[in-house]
Amino acid sequence: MTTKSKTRYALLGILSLHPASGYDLKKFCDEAVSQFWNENYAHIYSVLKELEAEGLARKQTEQTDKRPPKNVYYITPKGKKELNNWLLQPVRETPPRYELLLKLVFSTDIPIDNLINKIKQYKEEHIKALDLVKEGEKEIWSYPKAQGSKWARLWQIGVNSGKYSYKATIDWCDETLETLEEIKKESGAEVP
Amino acid sequence: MTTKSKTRYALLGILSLHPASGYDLKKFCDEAVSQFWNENYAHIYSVLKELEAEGLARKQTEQTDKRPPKNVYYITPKGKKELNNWLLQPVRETPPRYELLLKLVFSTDIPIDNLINKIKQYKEEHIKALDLVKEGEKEIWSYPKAQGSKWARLWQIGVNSGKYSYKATIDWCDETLETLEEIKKESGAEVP
DNA sequence: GCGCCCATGTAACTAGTTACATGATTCA
DNA sequence: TGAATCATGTAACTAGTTACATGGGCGC
Repeated sequence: MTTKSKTRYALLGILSLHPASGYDLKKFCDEAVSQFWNENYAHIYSVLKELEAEGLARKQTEQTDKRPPKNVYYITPKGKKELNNWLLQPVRETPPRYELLLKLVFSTDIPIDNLINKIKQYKEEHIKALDLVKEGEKEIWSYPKAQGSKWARLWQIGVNSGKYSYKATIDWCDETLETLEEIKKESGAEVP
Repeated sequence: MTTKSKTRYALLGILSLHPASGYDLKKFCDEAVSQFWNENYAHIYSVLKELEAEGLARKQTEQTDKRPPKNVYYITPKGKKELNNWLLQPVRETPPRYELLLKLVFSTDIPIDNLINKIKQYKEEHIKALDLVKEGEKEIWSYPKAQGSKWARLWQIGVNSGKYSYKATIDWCDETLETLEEIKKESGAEVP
């Protein structure tokens, strides 16, 4: 199977939940799945054109009064089939790249305070992210049809992955900060 | 500051530890930092040319008997400066993309067994990865100069990040498998 | 009046991937 | 004898990013 852009499937996936414009899709990525996915406008708009050209989605321009017209995309049966086919395939995860870690291991000559600040910031970001997923969690279950539904449970699973991984990251930050403070103290002792 | 390819800095970072050929650099990525970084040959070889052209590294062809000649690259003072400058800058993490999670949340119509298998495989992969970082941990401290050194502690911090995050992932997998088994049982009960 | 949100797109770029091509040596 | 490792590279591609361009409406 030739690997096609993952963006295709991400967009098809969202469209399988509800019709959406390019703007809506971006918003969905930023709000609902930002924890594990992201897209940018330029790419969304260009892939939407492809989807339409291939008959996987169809465009419908909706006039709203007072607001600029929206190009709303609907998934087609063909698109739904393409999506399901992809969902059934084994996951091919792209290897991660953590710039923070890369920087850390090469930072023997960098002042410790610089590293401490980086970790502190990283920790703050992850605390915020953890708060956000907890907010999202509440939202899922506020839907009337959520109780006992398969989709709500699958979303809960997604939320949980954020909770586990953010928690782990925050713990690692705490441990790392202790280590760095230790190094700092020792090096300070050498140059009194 | 215009953002240049992160590959540049990854390679400069490795070269700051020791001179290396393209092949060596690839190996280092696969073995020492695969937990949080990756590179492929094509990109390495093309970026090495850039580094040389910009005077950040210099090439030295070494003839070895019985083995093909190696193009070994040495970091220059200019390269070292460029690297340190990057290390001092704030981290700009590229947002993550987890295909597994993306698939899960759209998988309402996918047979539960398919999802269970995906999670099981993911768990296995992370158990292996965890074992590997534990191996790597031993290696760090087997170096004679490791004890008390700053670099060994920084590498230990890197290793720890893997330990924390892989552990969290494995726990999440266990919880998720329970949830999925539950869903399976219930759906099975509906269609006796 | 200012800034944010809604809304869509293009142009230019570059970073990174896949596939191809080659060939010697070592180890099982 | 066949697979793995050592070793370097090119060609073709595509996925994804950044910057630019525009403009009305809404709330403070």
